[in-house]
Amino acid sequence: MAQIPNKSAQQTAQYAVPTSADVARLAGVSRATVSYVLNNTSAVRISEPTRRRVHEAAKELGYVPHAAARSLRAGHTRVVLMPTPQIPAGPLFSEFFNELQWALSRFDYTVVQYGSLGLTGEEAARAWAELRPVAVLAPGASGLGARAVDVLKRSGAKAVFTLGPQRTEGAHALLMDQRRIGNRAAEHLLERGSRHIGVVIPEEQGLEPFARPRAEGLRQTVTGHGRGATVTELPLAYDEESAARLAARWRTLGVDGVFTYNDEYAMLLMRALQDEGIAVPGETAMIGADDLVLGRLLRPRLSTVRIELPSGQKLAELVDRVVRDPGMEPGVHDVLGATAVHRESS
Amino acid sequence: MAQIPNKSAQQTAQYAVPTSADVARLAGVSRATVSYVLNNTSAVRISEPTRRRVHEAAKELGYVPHAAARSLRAGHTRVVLMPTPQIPAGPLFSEFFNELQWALSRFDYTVVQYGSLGLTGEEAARAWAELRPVAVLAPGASGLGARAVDVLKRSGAKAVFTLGPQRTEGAHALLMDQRRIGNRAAEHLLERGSRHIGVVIPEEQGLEPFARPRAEGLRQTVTGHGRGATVTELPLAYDEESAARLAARWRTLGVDGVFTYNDEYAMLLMRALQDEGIAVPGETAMIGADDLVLGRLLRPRLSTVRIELPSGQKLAELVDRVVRDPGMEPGVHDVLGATAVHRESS
DNA sequence: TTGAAAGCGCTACCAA
DNA sequence: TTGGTAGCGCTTTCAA
Repeated sequence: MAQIPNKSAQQTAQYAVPTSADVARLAGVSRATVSYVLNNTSAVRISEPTRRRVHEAAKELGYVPHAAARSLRAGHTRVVLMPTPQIPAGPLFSEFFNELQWALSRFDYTVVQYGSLGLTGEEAARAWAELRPVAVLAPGASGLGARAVDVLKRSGAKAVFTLGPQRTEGAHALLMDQRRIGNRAAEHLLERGSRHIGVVIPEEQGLEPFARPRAEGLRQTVTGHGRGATVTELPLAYDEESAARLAARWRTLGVDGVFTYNDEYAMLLMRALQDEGIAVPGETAMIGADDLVLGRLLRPRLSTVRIELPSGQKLAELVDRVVRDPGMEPGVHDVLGATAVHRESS
Repeated sequence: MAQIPNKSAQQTAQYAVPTSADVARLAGVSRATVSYVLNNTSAVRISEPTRRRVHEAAKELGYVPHAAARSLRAGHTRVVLMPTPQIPAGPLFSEFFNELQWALSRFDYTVVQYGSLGLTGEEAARAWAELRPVAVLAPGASGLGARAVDVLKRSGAKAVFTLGPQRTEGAHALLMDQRRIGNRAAEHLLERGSRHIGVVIPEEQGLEPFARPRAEGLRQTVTGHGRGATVTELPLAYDEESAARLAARWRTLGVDGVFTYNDEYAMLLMRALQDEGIAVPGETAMIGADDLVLGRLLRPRLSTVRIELPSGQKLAELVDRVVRDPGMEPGVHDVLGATAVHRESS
């Protein structure tokens, strides 16, 4: 069953994709009319019988318009490109993404998540630019530089946003300053009397872009506090053995308060400390981050830093505004809120 | 600063997107030559100086080819479309997705996740078909029917896969039979002596496509077992109050074993039972699913059903094979493995 | 070794 | 109310 690409020669019925010309032929009208009918063009009035014939023909053939052809003709797309972050995002982040995606689709944008695996900077930007997105929302870890932003703009992108820890020349920034989480954690521990503060550094590679700034924020605050407060970095892999090893040498560390990067690492460490007979918060106060349900289920209940991300609706509005007025000065929008929540572990 | 769309009139330098014609002009060659050079067309030999001039011109203009134009001309794309599941997928699933995405990109496919929010069945299929993907991997919950599959195929999709609980006429199926998880859980509980088995049904809407089949599988096995074994459905929302309410009436339920849908619900329920003074596994045996790290951190350590998904590599190979030979009979590939892991809670 | 030109599917302008 | 047709950006055949 050879496939004959030459369409005029022989319709290999099964796989010949119908075009608007086919619809026109079947309906006995011109391609223009087909376009008018199927797009409900208001500038042109088409008689009811004609409309019906066109619709029937389209349905019979299983006609679906060709997005590429359409956008080629239109000279622009409604695609908002969200390169998938390489980082395994937690539930908080995924929810934020979903909401944003939903909100954007309310504005009639087509949200496309594009896995540009391995590429970074300008190379990635070029790959994205091939799709001619009207807007790009790039996760912080994509390593977009000013030149990469330029590539995107020159390819017609009206709005380029970075969402992450720092801003990039020429792009709007949804600044998510993870250091703030460390700040809140440190303040909380200091207020409650800790002076020698440990900070868990996950050994999992992918988490570094989150972990480093959280730790850095903690250090900032502790250092700024003076009075001889200290910081100790505690590398920890997300498994029991690693946690047990850390717990075994815990008392030699002289740490009286610990920020565990997030609630899951907190649970891991709390269990290990308890198995070692170390009292939380008696000997060591503990605070996590993300305010997951599991924190409330621990005993003692886990203190945490709650993170607030902006509503997808607001962000979608912002994106839309920039798309409509690309001349806007790139703005910096500080969107990550963090609050310490006291429970029983600190 | 008005924008002048008329390109020939005046290059509004900042936003006029360069085309291959612009590159040709700047390099002093024809568009054909540009195409040859930039695509490294082996059938044609271009002199080194010309190549250089073309590359320089392209770089200077920041030229990026237009994917839509290219695929329009080519008559096909290398896009593999993965509609984003509405369901908040757990870490297991996201990892599986990422791996698959990566593997596909090794085959030179462009993986696009497309948020077709709210659409289902034929409607969704039409939206997807507009992108003319060469393959579609649709999550089970998209509600693809035979007609929707047909829409995709008629739009040129060479391979249509469903990944989910059931197969669809005309599509290849990556069958992920969640019932199997319930089967294993039930077998495990029965073997260890439970006769009155509870099954947690998460009240969270989005989880239903996973939760129902898991519960159903459990019921199958328990019913098949005979000997007066019973099943009790236990609706539970993912919060402490709901769990406390369930725990409060626990003893009236007469349940001596429970399958908690997954490890997170297990943790929630275990805590609530313990707060109520109900011994696990003494009074009630418990088994979760997903084999998350947190299960090992609970006391008693949580028994669980470990889920195995196939490697992204294998799946990518399969997709590629079908794309290259679209005539293949749609196959059913049973890809979800489940094994009970005994720890201390059962 | 290079260029001219056709044509992928679509929409919108202009004419009938 | 409808049709003819140019042209979006690209690749590829054919000719020079």
